[in-house]
Parts: sequence; structure tokens; C-alpha cells
Amino acid sequence: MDYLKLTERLPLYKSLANTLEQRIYNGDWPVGSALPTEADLCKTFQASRHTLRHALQILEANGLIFRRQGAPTQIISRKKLRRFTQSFNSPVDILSYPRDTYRVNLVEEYIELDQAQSVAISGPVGSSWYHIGGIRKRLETEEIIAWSDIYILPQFASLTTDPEHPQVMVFEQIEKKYGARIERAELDVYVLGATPAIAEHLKLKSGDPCLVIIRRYFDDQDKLFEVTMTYHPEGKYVYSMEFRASTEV
Amino acid sequence: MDYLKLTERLPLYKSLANTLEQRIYNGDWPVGSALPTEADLCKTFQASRHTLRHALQILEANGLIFRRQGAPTQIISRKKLRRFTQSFNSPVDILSYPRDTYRVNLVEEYIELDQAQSVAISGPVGSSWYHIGGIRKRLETEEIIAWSDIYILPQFASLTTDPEHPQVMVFEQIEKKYGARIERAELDVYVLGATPAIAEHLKLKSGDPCLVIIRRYFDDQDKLFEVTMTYHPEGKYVYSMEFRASTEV
DNA sequence: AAATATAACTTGTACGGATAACTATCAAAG
DNA sequence: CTTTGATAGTTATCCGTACAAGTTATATTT
Repeated sequence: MDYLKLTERLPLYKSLANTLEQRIYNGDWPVGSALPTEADLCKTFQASRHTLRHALQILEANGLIFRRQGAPTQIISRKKLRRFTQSFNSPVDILSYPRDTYRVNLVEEYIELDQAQSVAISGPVGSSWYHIGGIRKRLETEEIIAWSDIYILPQFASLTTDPEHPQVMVFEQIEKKYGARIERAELDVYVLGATPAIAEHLKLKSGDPCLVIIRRYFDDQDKLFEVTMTYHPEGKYVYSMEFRASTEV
Repeated sequence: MDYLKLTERLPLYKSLANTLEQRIYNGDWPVGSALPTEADLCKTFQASRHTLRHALQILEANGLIFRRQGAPTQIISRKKLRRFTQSFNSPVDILSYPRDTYRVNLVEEYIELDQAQSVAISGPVGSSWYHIGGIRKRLETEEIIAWSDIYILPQFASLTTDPEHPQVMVFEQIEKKYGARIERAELDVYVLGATPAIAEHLKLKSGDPCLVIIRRYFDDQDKLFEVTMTYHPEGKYVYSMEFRASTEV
């Protein structure tokens, strides 16, 4: 026996989530106030606790409510927050470079930040870092793409001895060897004239415009553990990204 | 009486998720193959189906498995994919500008893409767009920050008559008035010399380097509906972003 | 051989109940 | 006044069952 699929009706938990979302949006439960207890909501909407919690989980994922064991559920937003995500393995990365490039280290040294470096790196003046300076080339054509300065905490300095070091991103090595995971990353992009030293390596004239990208990596204690600055000659490089609106959970 | 919290032990569903994750990582179930059925896993791990499914949900959110009603669950990745997210309302936006700026439209016209525009916008040659050209100023200082070209589908042209138009991002207006939501966005950043026309508006010399940002907005049918190109004079603008590793569900 | 119906199997939805863990509140003790 | 302890209320975890809905392989029919 075939049943007609009348409305392609939503599952109860989704329908419930929509209803609750709408009620929150309407302001039936204002932001900052508490949602009724799960038991009350079950009675109100004639749903099992299990189904109700499934709906609440959706609201939580959408950033509408905040749940804490033992405490009433709080309304924290009237509107779904929209997240744009970039997955880590996508062809164009936030954090890394195209895979068909490699790095040649030309400078390795311990430094203490002076005033100017402090601003760029956003670490305190006088703090100690291990500095790796070098150029990045394209694998096949040997074309020079960029000059890069990498600053890492001194305790990570030993990783440059790793034979596969030039092929792998430094933050990946730090994550692998020391277990520090990136929790947050900052990215600044701007145009700057090349310094004489950098101009020489990039075969430019001093002052020629460069696309400068600064990346700052923070661990789960929000401690800055790596900063990279890269200088791309005009026209040699396009920094591309793609974002997707994240689908609901 | 206080009990010592010996192991701060994980809930079963989390512990189960970790175990399964590890097994997948080890290759016990290779990528492309099917996970055992839920019933089997329940027996193997002595857990209720409910708990097991909670664990599977975590694996799914982490991009390790793919589930389809009726069909066996597939292993699609050996490693957790890490997502970096930027929430839509964060102070530094992927998609929009600082709020303390406004736009002054200087050009409004219907155009058909020529070869060069086609490449930049990545729309087909000859396709019709509505073009809004203008400068962006800082609210307080009246400082000119950028030249911007906005290309939108012709059917959206009427929104420029909206009185609050200059203060609001165009894509927000499109979303609000026409219901088209951004599902995907592309971002390209590079350095380019200013064209004579743009140089004049930005009070530069022709050829002076600019930070150029192209944004392409796609709707849920992956149809391109807005493209913006902005030219920032050297040193006037830093494009900043912040990403966070998304917490597991 | 190809198309169709059937059946077996698997995941999705929904219900119910029980206990654990956590929070907030209030009363009693210091 | 501050601290401690007990208690009630709330959410989190975990178990069980049943049926619906989708997929796949098999059997049947054309």
C-alpha cells in the first residue's frame, strides 16, 4: 500500500526547531531571559523530551541559545548567526600556500623584537623569537614567488633540522612535533614597498610595491606561537579564498 | 561528602566517538568502505543505539563519515577535517567594510562585459550587469579610502533608489529585498597599478600601486549575483581577518 | 533481457523511563 | 558576615522499544 506524501512534511524535531526559532525571533522569550524548562516545553508542544532536545540542539548550533547542565537554558540571540567556513583541506587555504611551491631558508637566527618588529608581529618589545628568512619558489619553473619571514617561539627552533622541513608548512610541523594546535588565526593584507634587502632577493627595485600578508597563529590558550610575513612582488601572486555558508547541523 | 573526581571521565558517547575516530584513523575501516551497521556496533561496544548514534553524529560533524537513510554508513576520511569559521557579525568581516565608512556613487550604468571585465568578474563576455562606481570615505575624517566598482544583476538595479543605500552593503540589500542569500563567496586580493580614471578619484598618479580586492557572491543555486572590485591606495588600508577553529558539535 | 514488484536490511524519527551531574537557593553553623 | 551543608530543580547521559522511510538485492513478471 502506497501512502501519498502530502506535504513532504518536516520531521517533528525540525518543525519544533523552526517554531522555537520563530518564537525567539518574535521576542516571546527575550534575549537574556531563560527558556522554559525542557519539561514545560515538552508539555506545551506535546513532544517527547528526546525530540525536544533534538530541536534545542539545532537552536544551540545556530547560536540562539546557551545550555548548561543544571541551569536553565538562556536565550543569547534573536537571529541565527551565519557562519562562513573554510575547510582546512580546500584547494585554496587560509593558512597555507599552494602545494606546488617550496621554501629556501636563507637566514636563521634568534632575535629580540625591536619597536618596528613588535608592531608587525604584535608581540612585546624585547621578546625572543626564532627567525627564519627565505624565499619561496614554484616547484617546476623555479620562479621566485615571495620573500617570507617566519617567526616562531625559540623552543620550536629545532624543527628546522627536520629534513622534510622546506616542503611542509611550519605550523604543521609545530602541531605535529609539539602538539600545539591552532585555535585562532589572524590575517592582515596590505601593500608595502620592498626594503632594499628584500628587493634584492626578489630582483626588484627598492620601494617597488609588494603584497604583504601577515599571519598570526594562536594556540588554545590564545598564546601567539608563530607569525609569518610574506612579500609578494606586484602581479606575481593573487591571494584567493573561498567561503561557504555553513549548513545547519 | 566530596568525591574525588578521579578521571573526569568522558561520557560514553564521547569516548565512543574517540574510539571510532581512532579506529578509522588506524584504517580498521578504510576510506570508501562501509562502517558496520549500527546494530553491530551496538553489540561490539555494548552501547545503546541512542548512544552510538550520538557518537556517529560527532564523527559526521567532523567529516569522517557520510550517512544516508537506508544505506550503510560510509567512511569518507581518515582524518578529522578542521574548519575555520568566521562568524558573520564579527567586527572584522570577510564580506563587508568597517561600519564607520560610507559610499558615494559617482557612476551608475547598465553594461555588457567586454573581454577584460569578463576575466575580472568571471562572468561570460556580453552578459548584462548593472554597474555602480564610486568612492568610499571614512565617516568622520572624510578621508577617501577606496574606489569601488560594484556589479549586480540588472534586476537588482532598483535598490540604488533606496534612501539608506549608501550606508548599507549592497549584498545585504539584495538579501533583504530579493531574498537571495549568499551561499558562497570568493575573495581575491592582489596588487595592481591604478588606472588613470581611478587614480584621479583617489588623488594618485596613474600606475600607483593599489591593493585590489575582488569579491564574488553566489546564491544557493551557485549563481553569481554580485561582484565588487575595490582599489585601495598603498598604505591607506589593511585588510584584516580573523579565523577560529570551529569547536566540535 | 529488461522492467517491475517484493522482501530484507539499514538508517531516521519518535516515544518512554531512569539515573547522574550540575546549579541555585536557603537554612544552619562558625 | 561568611562558610558550609542540605535540598529542590534542571539539564545531561543512557537505556529500551517501536515504527517509518529509504536502499539494495532478490524474485517475479513481462
